[in-house]
Amino acid sequence: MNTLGYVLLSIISVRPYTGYELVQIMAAASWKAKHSQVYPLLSKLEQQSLLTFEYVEQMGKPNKKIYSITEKGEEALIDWIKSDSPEPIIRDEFLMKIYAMRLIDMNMAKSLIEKRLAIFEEKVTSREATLQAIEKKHQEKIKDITSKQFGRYVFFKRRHQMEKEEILWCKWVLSLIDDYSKTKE
Amino acid sequence: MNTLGYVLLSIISVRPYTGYELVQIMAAASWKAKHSQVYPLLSKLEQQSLLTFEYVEQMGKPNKKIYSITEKGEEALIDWIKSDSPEPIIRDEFLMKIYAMRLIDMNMAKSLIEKRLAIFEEKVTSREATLQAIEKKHQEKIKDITSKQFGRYVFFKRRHQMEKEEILWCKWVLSLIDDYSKTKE
DNA sequence: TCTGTATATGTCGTTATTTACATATGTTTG
DNA sequence: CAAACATATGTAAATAACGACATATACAGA
Repeated sequence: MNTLGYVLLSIISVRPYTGYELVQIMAAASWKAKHSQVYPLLSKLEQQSLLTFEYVEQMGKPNKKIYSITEKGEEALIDWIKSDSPEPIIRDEFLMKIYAMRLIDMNMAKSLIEKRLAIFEEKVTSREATLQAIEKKHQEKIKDITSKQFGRYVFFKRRHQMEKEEILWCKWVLSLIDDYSKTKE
Repeated sequence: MNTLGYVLLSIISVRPYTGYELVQIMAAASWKAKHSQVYPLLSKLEQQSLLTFEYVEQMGKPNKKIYSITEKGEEALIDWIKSDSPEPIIRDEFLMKIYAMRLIDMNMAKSLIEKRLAIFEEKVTSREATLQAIEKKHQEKIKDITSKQFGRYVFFKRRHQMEKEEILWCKWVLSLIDDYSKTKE
């Protein structure tokens, strides 16, 4: 079994989801995976009896498969959780571009950073809505570390924190550019 | 040309490096790539005249190839920098495990988080050493956004910030676990 | 009315990435 | 004194991931 498989088990362990929903959740979690990778993997996990699915026929919408974790799946998941984790891999093209940012002109650089800032400000806004929804709906459960909401809550809290820091960093870099511009005047 | 190729160009644009060094820098940048991917790609970039290399024979150590960026390479790099950046992908297994953390016992969970905390505390320490070295060596240049040090400096500042936040988050989650334990007593 | 978007799942060919194999020498640590 | 680690580059096979193709329905907006 591969890592993505465990990631899927991890999410489904909280509650049943369709492949379509899983793709969206993973995108929100910054662990982006395309549906072309997710659907075949869900099938495979189902064949290995780590997942089961319920086929739901819908009207006006395409039919769907709602996947749930099995006991065997939960056991596999637990073993994975207990195992050593490799260090995170962050593929952030924007930040790598910053590394050689001097090569483009200052106004272009500023506008690229402002764009990044805007993207992350929107992320933070929608993240805060999600977090507040969890806090409202599960106010007691999120303090109960044994509840299904706990892991999800602290996970998205981390993402929220990260996004807020990105905004601060963008503003800091923009201020450095402005300071430099002033010395050149 | 693929993304990794541009990432290599970006780093080499600051100063010439060997493939071996690039693998290490990328690991420090959290954009991990294996040498088996880096070496063939450097060859390819050299064949495309985006890079050149100097073959340096060493005594007591294996010989090495020091790659420098060409004008054509810099032009390609600039085009990439100006292009839209996809959103960052973060493959963080530990955090995904947190999502289903309730499945393991509390002490195990605590020790996993403490381990994460220790790893990031070490990261922060070595990161601070690197940043202080840059600040000392290039004190004036890091405020000059046109200098080669600027991009590298603000890049690693972001990583540093991120790692410090990870530590705070770990401590927060540990405190939530402790609070919960107390209510159970 | 046409276009785009959301819902929903799937396959297939290509590309990216990892793991393992391969080699060579000096230094450090137990 | 042996084993592990650092330096340094490379290839080959296997796996993971992406982009494009494919299908079907409903709804919103231009």
